[in-house]
Amino acid sequence: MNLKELSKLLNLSATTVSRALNGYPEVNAATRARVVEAARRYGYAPNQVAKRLATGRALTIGHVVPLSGHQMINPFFSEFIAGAGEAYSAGGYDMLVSIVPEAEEAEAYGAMARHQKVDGVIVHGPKLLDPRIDLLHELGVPFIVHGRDSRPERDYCWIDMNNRRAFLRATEFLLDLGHRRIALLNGPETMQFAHRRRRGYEDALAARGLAPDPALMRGADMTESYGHGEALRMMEGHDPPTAFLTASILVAFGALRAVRELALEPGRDVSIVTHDDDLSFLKNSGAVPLFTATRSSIRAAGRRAAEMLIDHIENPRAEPSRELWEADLTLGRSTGPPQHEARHG
Amino acid sequence: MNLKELSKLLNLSATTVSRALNGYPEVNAATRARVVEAARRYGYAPNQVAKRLATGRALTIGHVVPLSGHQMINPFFSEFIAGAGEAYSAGGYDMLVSIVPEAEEAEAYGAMARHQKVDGVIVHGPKLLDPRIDLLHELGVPFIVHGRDSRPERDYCWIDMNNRRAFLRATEFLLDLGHRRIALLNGPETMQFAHRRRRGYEDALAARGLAPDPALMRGADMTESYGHGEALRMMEGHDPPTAFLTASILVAFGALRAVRELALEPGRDVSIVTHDDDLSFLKNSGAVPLFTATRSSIRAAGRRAAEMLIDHIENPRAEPSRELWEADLTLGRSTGPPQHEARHG
DNA sequence: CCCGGACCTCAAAGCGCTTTGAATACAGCG
DNA sequence: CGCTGTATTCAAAGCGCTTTGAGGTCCGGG
Repeated sequence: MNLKELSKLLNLSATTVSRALNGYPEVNAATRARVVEAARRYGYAPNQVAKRLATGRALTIGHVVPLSGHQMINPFFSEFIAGAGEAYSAGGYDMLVSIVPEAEEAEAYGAMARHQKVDGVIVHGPKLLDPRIDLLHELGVPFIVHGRDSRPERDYCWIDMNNRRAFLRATEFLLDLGHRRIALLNGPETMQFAHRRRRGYEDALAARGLAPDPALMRGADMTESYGHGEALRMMEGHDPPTAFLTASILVAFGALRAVRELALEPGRDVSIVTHDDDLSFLKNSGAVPLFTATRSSIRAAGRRAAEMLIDHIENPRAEPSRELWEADLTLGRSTGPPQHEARHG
Repeated sequence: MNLKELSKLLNLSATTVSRALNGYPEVNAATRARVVEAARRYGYAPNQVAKRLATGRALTIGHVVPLSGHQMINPFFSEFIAGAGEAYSAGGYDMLVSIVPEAEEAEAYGAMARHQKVDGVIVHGPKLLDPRIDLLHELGVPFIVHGRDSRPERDYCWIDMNNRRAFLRATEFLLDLGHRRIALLNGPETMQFAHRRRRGYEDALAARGLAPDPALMRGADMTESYGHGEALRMMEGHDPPTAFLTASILVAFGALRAVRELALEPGRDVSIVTHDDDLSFLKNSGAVPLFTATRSSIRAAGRRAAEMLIDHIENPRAEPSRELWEADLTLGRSTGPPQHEARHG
């Protein structure tokens, strides 16, 4: 059933039927009711492809998901799009996802834009100097960045968490408890967010006159086994840390496992603070949460990012909007004063 | 730059340019070279929407992702689509993702099909008697089910793991070690896969004349905290289990945490066997893996499912194909004979 | 009784591509 | 030299929708 057939059936022109269905004011209320009813009865639904061609709008937003070198798919991605999906449904948009090897990422954005498959794209995980931002400017596709790159204020939309501040506060929290040997299990430091987190960590140390110890700093894909392996290695090493600051709850779980394997008590023998993206399948749970954590919901960020992008698409001449979210610090059961302090104090 | 402009520039008809670009044989080699070169130089890329309208093919495959009641997004989904994404790229298809509340899932498939946005869809997570299968048959959309429903052999494509067999073998493995109190931390038992797993578990017990103990059986969303909470509860209860069989590595990590918190040694005091979907961000890692596990890669299944679906779309009259994969059982460090057996033996 | 305006409805053009059916040019053949 | 066949190109129709610009009907006011 297409528009022509339906209008023939109703003895109306395609124009009127189209208008009736799309809520234009210039159609008689009685006519509209007839049309709507007939559409329902015959199960008519407009062909979206034709609609898109006619209106020039794709009503689709693109996401490019890179597979990292080790073929790992970012586990935060599904959480982000869960949030974005809600905003898309509300705004009548579809979500197009392209999964590509990391090296072809930029090209994938280009293809989406050139082929006019999408009205806008979301840029995930910006690097330190991210070429995609220039590329998209050049292509003239509306976009929003989840995160931002390191260049001075740029003329594009972004939404980001205050990564530096979150890690500054987390580090200060541990310092205030008396910790001095604080290990950082960071994300991949080619990523802007990890870079900022490290700055926060280093700034907090510097403010107390402490120099960061390279032996206690790592950056890598945020997996459980990374957290476990590095924590174990550091604790078994010379002059072990008394506390860990980790970049994701996955890493924190790994570190926690290492602590337990050494028959140590988290929060007493070793402290762990983590950033928590509030993943739906890996909650920082408990009446008192398991981990002391800085928390910011990736899903909420996804929802907001989608809203901002839709807004930007529909009002292209407005100023690009930006949002910087603060993480909150919640106390859990994984932190306490360091052992030697407790003994001596 | 569109087709008309490009052809004007070249002093050719749109027909010829289109054919040259699409590799039709009836165009002069020299002409084709000219066209291709010009397209490259002027950055011409055909408008996909127009192409789709003209050819009637969407070159797109749809995925509907339900948000469960507790708003949890299935963490396996991103892994599945990572695999599927590879096959789509290879076959020139796009992936359309629709994220909807569980209750609207069926309708979301309907909308995709009716609006002709997709050439086919993938059905995730079939329930015991899944209405989507009838619905899609009715709508006439090609589809493949990841899993299958419980009705007798049906005329549709599916790819599934032998869930019953995997859990049968895992249970037998624990029985062979001497365990008699084996807890099952299953997935949600409204799902077909969880139902089959439970059957495998019960069949293995029955074969040894053991009756399943309802106190040792649970089914729920497969999260870490579920594994932790249930394991803790059961071990602190009366007549605790000596072994756990869990439905996902997430649940296994939770159970492991509970074991450790009780200052017990996994593999000695308590055994854990899990099914492992081989998630890229939660590896069952180590020279000897952490967990004894039945393993089957969800990502590989995603890749294969996409291939099968594309095949089915391009050869609609062929028999619907089906594949049943066996999981392999790998030994890890989480299993051993039960304590009392070790003492007495 | 005529006219302007309000209200509805319509035919046709256009979105950018593919594809059909026809036209043109040229070579080879008898 | 006329005819057939092959190689190449083209104009036009069509995919299913939206939107423009125009037409038709009916009412009340002058």
